[in-house]
Amino acid sequence: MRDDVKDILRKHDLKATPQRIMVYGKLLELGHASADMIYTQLNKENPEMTVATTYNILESFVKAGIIKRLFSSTNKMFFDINTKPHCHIYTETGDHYTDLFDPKLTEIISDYLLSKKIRNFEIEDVSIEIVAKRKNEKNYK
Amino acid sequence: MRDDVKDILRKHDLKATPQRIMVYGKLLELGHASADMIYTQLNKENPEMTVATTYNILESFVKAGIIKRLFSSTNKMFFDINTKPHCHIYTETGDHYTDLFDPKLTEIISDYLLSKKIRNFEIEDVSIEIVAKRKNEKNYK
DNA sequence: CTTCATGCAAAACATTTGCAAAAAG
DNA sequence: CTTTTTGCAAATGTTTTGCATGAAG
Repeated sequence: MRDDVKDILRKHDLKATPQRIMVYGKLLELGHASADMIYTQLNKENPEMTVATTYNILESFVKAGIIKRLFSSTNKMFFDINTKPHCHIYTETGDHYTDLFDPKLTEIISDYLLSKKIRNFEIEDVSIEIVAKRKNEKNYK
Repeated sequence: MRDDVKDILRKHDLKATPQRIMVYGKLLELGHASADMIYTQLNKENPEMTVATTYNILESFVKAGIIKRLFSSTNKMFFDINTKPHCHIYTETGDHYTDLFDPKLTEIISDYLLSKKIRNFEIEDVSIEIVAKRKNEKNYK
């Protein structure tokens, strides 16, 4: 698994440093996380991990296209290990994303947007965030 | 128009202070803006306008439901004067939103999401951000 | 009057910078 | 070896706090 990560990094012209492997591994573990969360957790496990490095690495990963920067309504940077198109269910508190893989919805939207060219803009990506609140356990069956 | 704003505020149990009227008016003028932009512009026009008050007011407006907090990939707070469902075209730089009122797309998505209840979540709002780059003038007809 | 909003200055966060030292390929 | 990347500490920028003063209803 460590080696798989190394391969992914090298395939994208990123030197496989231990710090990069840690960051990628952590995001693999968490799925979605803020830069801050990633830094805090890694630093606890390995005190030489620094803030600046964490941010550098995340930026380099986004540039390389191996992770995605998320839209958020907080003022923190969030990232997603999954780069394929999918929707998110976003809790009111803004600190948690749940993936919603719904090929049909994704298809409906991309077909529609592609069919309808938007004058003067070239679409690069579409982000769909569903703001929702978790129902309490009693209420669902 | 000043009076219209007063009415909107009072209808939502917000005291119609001059500062609130200014903030609402500015967002009406700009459509979308960051907290920081609103503060900076208002403070230039009226030096007694303060940062804390600007943030307080924006927060109270969101709570009252008369403006919406936007999703963004920068780490700044952005707001939208328009609370009706619509999509945004979001430029790469993240500092500018263009409204895309597309009743059909909005309808497609909300119909789909409503028809398909998501186990365990109650949908409150859906936000669609289309990341795009502006084509240069020469390339569009 | 009473309650709620504002202004101020300081604190708290999150993110970025610049640069020397260290490590990857 | 050469080129990147890391670590550090300080700087930047944005948002939040606490509390006394002032204004709205």
